[in-house]
Amino acid sequence: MEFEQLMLDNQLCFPVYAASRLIIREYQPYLDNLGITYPQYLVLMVLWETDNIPVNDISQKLILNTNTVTPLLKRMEAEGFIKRQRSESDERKVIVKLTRKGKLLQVKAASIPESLASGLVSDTMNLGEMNDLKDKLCKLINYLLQKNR
Amino acid sequence: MEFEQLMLDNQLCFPVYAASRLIIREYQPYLDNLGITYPQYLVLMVLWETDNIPVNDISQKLILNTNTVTPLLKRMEAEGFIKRQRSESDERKVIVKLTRKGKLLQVKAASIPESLASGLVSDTMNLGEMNDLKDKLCKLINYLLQKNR
DNA sequence: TATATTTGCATCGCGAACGATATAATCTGT
DNA sequence: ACAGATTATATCGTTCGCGATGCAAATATA
Repeated sequence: MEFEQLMLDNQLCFPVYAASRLIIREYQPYLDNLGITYPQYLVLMVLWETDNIPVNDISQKLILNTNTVTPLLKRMEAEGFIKRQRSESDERKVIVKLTRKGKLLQVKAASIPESLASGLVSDTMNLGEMNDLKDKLCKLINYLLQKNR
Repeated sequence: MEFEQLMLDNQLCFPVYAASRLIIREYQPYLDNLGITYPQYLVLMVLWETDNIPVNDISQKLILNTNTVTPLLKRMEAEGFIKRQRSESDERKVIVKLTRKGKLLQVKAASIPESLASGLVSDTMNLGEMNDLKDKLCKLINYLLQKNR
């Protein structure tokens, strides 16, 4: 191999990219059950924590552009999980709020992280290692966010 | 908070998902320079390591379905980076091979990992931590692959 | 108070990513 | 030898993800 640095296994990005898709695949059956996608699940988690927030707050928390979030929210509104309405104090803002259907989903979703975690934690990867992994990723994310501000 | 487990920060998946997108964003300017996307860069890395392989080998190495890889390869063929041709020994297979243009790109790409690494490694995340992060992700990936086989 | 700039959201187009499905070539068991 | 299963790839439709761009409301500045 002439260019060792150009090998999948020698790079950080590919494992992150592959792991992301594989973990989301693990979510799939649970989310199918609720009739939502993974990005939609993320939006709901944000709203379950803080309801009645503008589009921008959601895109900031999920580190997604508004041109990704807007269509996502429209689909969720069409499915009846959320409502979108212009802010009266600032007509530029669109406030997103949970419907009853969206709120009720929280109860159904409550068991997902538990189920997932027990599926991920194994003999090769215990809870401590998992937390260390999470912490390192968060450090990396914060560094990249700050760097490109 | 009623359902602590349903918080973005308490889960592993979101950091992996967000980190994946953020790191790929870091690649963006370098890849734009070469006229390729990140998944296309992955395909090229596979081919630079082993040329003349069937579609399935590529999708296996990248952990992507063929219905993702086939259109990806078609776009790369249209751009002149690769060629696709039916195998003679097994007419089901389509063999993918680099063109001269695709091979030449390797030289141009050689400096990317170096540039990226120096951009990612920082005071908050040194090389050792980065390698540990990579190893844990690879363990997780292998576990998930094996589990769902 | 006009004008310029910024902010917040949306639209468009393209390239992934993947489930469902199709089709042809190959292999398997009888 | 041949019907049925398997393998390899491709097509279709939907949902992201994002760069480029547009537009109206709010804010800053002259």
